[in-house]
Amino acid sequence: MSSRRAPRPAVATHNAQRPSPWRASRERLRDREVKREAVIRAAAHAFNRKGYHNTSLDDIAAALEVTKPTVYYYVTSKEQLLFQCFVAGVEQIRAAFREVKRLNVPARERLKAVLRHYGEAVASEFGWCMVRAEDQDLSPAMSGHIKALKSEIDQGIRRLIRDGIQDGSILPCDPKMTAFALAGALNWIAHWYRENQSMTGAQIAEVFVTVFENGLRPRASAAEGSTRGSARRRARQPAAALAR
Amino acid sequence: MSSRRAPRPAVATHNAQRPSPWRASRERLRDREVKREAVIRAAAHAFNRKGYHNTSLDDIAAALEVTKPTVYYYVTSKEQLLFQCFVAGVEQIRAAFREVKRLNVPARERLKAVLRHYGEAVASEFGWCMVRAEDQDLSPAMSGHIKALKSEIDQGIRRLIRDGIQDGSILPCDPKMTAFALAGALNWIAHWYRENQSMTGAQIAEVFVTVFENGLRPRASAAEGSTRGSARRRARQPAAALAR
DNA sequence: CATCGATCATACTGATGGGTAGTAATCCTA
DNA sequence: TAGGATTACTACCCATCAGTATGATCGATG
Repeated sequence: MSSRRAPRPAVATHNAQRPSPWRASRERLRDREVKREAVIRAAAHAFNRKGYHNTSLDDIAAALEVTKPTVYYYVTSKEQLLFQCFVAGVEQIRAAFREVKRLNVPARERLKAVLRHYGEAVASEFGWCMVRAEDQDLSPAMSGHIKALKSEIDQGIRRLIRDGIQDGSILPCDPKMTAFALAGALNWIAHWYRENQSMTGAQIAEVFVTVFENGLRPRASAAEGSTRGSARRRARQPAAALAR
Repeated sequence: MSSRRAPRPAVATHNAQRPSPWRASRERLRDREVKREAVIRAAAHAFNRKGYHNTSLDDIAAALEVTKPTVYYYVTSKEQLLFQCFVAGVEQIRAAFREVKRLNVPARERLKAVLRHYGEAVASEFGWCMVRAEDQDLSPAMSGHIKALKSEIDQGIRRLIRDGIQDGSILPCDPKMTAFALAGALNWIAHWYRENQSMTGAQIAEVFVTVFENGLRPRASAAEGSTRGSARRRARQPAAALAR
């Protein structure tokens, strides 16, 4: 009941995916910024796998094949590390909003584009930090920054929903609650998605967006896409499969 | 940067909502089960507010106006405490599935009923524990139990979706991904919902279910419910509101 | 080659918090 | 009211871990 944390790898095994810039060449590298980013990335990776509280700075240092003071040479605190990971993830979403502003299509299409990027970001390496970083783990100042960024995104989604209702491309609904539902479904991807799974983040986001768009209830208009004509077959019958 | 945890209340202030069974009467109470449940509930409340790792057993004991060894008299470890909270929450959802089995309506209606209860459970006091308890915080044994329970619920939702596609009450879709989307949106409620908010858990679940059912795209059939006739107004126009 | 500044490791501190040993108070029963 | 069982508290142990003091090492530069 004490050794639930995975034994820290003695020399960072199978980490070949992104080799440490330190051990890349035998000598120390000059590039401070490269190394700083490597620290952030290693932290995100570790948080992603073991959670914030179960990751020690020694773990992160070990993954980079350096020691803890070296990590502290590039960041000021563990908290700041988490914050940096968060920002890295959120920035992807903010970029999506900026990009979409230029599109000249109904708001529902713009919303879909944003949600696709959103899903990709959440499935990325920084997804965990974006989504599972809790206010309680951070100082009030950091927490405030994060809340502001999250709120910006939330408000952006709500606005797209409102615009969509305006231009008729989205069914009238409560923008706030609908934004919560959409963002929640996408955020949750970070809880179950692991890399080298069958689907990429983009593919998942695509499927989700389609579900949101169409809804569960079959549509009356038969001339819709290729949804296998004979829906509504056996409707209203007491389902046979229920008994078991 | 050290005192980010809220100062523990000296004598458990404003906890009148559910008074400690210890201090209820001046003498000790006999009822072991009542007190055990009070410990679980206090833990859930604390986890809910401050997170698992930021809650010490001293905190929980203080909330009950007892000391740490007293808490250990009723539970064997902090981990087990989290597990109990989890089970308490999940049981509500399992009950919903059992209840719904008796309904003789299309699968979409049964799914809706389950999701309503699901949303209520997630918005309840145990929502946090159900949803945010991470595998990494638990021993492999506990983690296994929890995964099994979660999987049972997941499979139940997928089955309802499949049944709905069968009986024509649900639009053909990928049951797995759709279940992830629905459960994710509802799970996320635990991240933002706080009690004494304007809406109850049931109301939120109701709104969410409606969104899922209808989808975002306006429906062609105008004879649907009371969705304010003139949707599709201004459709396909480059939205005027876009410029700003 | 001497020196300076940047970079990194060894070895520590201080605090937190899960968990426990031993004991005291209380209750129930006879 | 004696005495065992139950229930609770005081005081402690010890592992973990964020963060740091200090000094070694390396590369560049003159």
